Amino acid sequence: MSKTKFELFNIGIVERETGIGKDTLRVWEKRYGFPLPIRDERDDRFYPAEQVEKLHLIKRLLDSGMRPVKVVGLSMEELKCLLERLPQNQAVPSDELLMLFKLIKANQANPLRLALSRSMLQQGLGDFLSKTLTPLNHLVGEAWMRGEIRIFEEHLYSQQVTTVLSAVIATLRDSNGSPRVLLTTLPGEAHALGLSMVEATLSLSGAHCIMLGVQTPISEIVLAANTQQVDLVALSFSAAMTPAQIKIGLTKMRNALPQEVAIWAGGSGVSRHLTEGVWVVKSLFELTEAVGVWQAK
Amino acid sequence: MSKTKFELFNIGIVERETGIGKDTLRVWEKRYGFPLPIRDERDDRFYPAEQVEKLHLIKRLLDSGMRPVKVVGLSMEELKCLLERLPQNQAVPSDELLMLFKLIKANQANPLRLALSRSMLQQGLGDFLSKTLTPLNHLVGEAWMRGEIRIFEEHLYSQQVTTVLSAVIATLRDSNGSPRVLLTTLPGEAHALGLSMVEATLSLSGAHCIMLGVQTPISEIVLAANTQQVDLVALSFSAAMTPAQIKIGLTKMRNALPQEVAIWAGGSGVSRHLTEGVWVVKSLFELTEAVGVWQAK
DNA sequence: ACTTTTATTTGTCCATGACAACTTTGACGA
DNA sequence: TCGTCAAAGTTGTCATGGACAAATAAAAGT
Repeated sequence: MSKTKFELFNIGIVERETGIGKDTLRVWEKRYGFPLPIRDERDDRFYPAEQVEKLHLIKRLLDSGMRPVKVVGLSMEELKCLLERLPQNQAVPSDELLMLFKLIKANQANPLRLALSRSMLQQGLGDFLSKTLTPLNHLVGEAWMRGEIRIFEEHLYSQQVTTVLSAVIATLRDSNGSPRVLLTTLPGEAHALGLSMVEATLSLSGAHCIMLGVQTPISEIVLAANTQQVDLVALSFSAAMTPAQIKIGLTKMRNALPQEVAIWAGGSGVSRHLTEGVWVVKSLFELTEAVGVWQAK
Repeated sequence: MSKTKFELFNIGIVERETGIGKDTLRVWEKRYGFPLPIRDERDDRFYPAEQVEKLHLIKRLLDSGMRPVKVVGLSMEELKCLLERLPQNQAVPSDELLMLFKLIKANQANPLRLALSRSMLQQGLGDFLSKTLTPLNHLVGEAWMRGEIRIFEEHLYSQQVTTVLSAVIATLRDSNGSPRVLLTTLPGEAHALGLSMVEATLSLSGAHCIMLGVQTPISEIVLAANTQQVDLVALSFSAAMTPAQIKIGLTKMRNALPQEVAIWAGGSGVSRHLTEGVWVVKSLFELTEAVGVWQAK
């Protein structure tokens, strides 16, 4: 039984699967000759699974700074070659990090969760977050960029970290804490892991966290900030959103929120950008310090 | 200081905020004369906040079965009038459900979480899931449709349920359980609550759950199913995805997975649709029964 | 070597048109 | 009055081709 006829994806599904917009897919086809889907009788595009797979690789290279003209249209071999040559983090990971990383690559979900918990209890939560989890995230992110880790392995990893963190956050919850912080991401940003790490850090510092989950519309964040009487709104951005989108979102947030509510933005996507009235948090350590300053005054 | 200039959204942001595609927004404008955004000097559409708000109401009406020609283009008053007339659930909610519902409407996150935990421990997990959480979800869903509950309130509610459930799931985790189940949603389906409820139900029945979180590409689900040696894949669908999208996704999944791996699909979005080789789970009770049957053989 | 100007790249937007899938309406006979 | 089936209308999504601002790279000037 041939399975090829089932491995065709129309442009809408490809957009959802790869995160590359329909317009972009069509314009790439015209400019670079890839992807070049087959057409049905109505001239609709149908992408074979191989091309979708290749689009995933291309997306990774673009996310790590390459330009479309250099990567769209290359062969599978050339793409893989490029992925392997991506700039590596110089710092040599500790033995513990390597051990955790191996568990991730081996898809050992339960041993991984145990190891994470053990690591957290040995180091304490603060050090675990900044000295283990943050570098491990980088390691995973880079490996993912190079194609050494599959999406589902990354999902599996996120899930175990989330499980471990949510257990510890539950024990730290303090409804009388200060400052009162609303945590969420803007529409389009689905990455929840960074948010959980921020919640853990803030909770550890004695803040009162109100977690809204991911993808809250801007107007709703404003409403929530009002009814929950928060002192600040914490937003997390991964590399999934473009700098332009982030900037627009932050500007809208700043203008929609009352002046006395602060906005703290963090995550890899927000690295060097700055918007008037929005404080960019560069690390969890900075975050802890800032909470201390806030509480002192 | 006028704030109007900051309350303009371009078509891309409106698509992300409302979940209504760009093509659809443009074609509505032509056909029904709404939304009618202002244009900048380059003829790009910019939607005022009021129109985005109205689009949210319209989306709700469409999701509850209305047709665009009847709702797109109505005035704010007419929309609200329609929302209030939506078919109510006939069953009278119990006092306990009403109490929980009031806490949700009052944005009392902590009291809500406590009440949920108490309810769970009093009833037992199974009854809590099917007799409290499921009807409460319906109540919240309907109230949301009628506009009585804001998006952020729904987020707040989801978050508390997730917190309560993840704590109990952690205590039930059994890596030797059977069947081995992979849990996730397809790309485009971001609702995680149903998935958590399924995980809780399966865990309670003694299954071994491997949670992948939401939005896993089809090819990755297949890979994960192979490496984790699962017996079945459980997929959850909310009303957010259209029946057509669900059908395509399920067909692709069925053809991509080996025959011996079963597919169980559940959630409000999947109600009466059926695909060859995919079992549609209609309730958590049915789910428990099915696991029992599986374990018996 | 550093700044400024020019050229190229790139994603997103626009208009218009088409059509399959779905829903409603209307005609017809039992 | 009711169910059935065909015709008519509705709706989301896809297509083409063109445009342009923002971002990036290349070139020129100091």
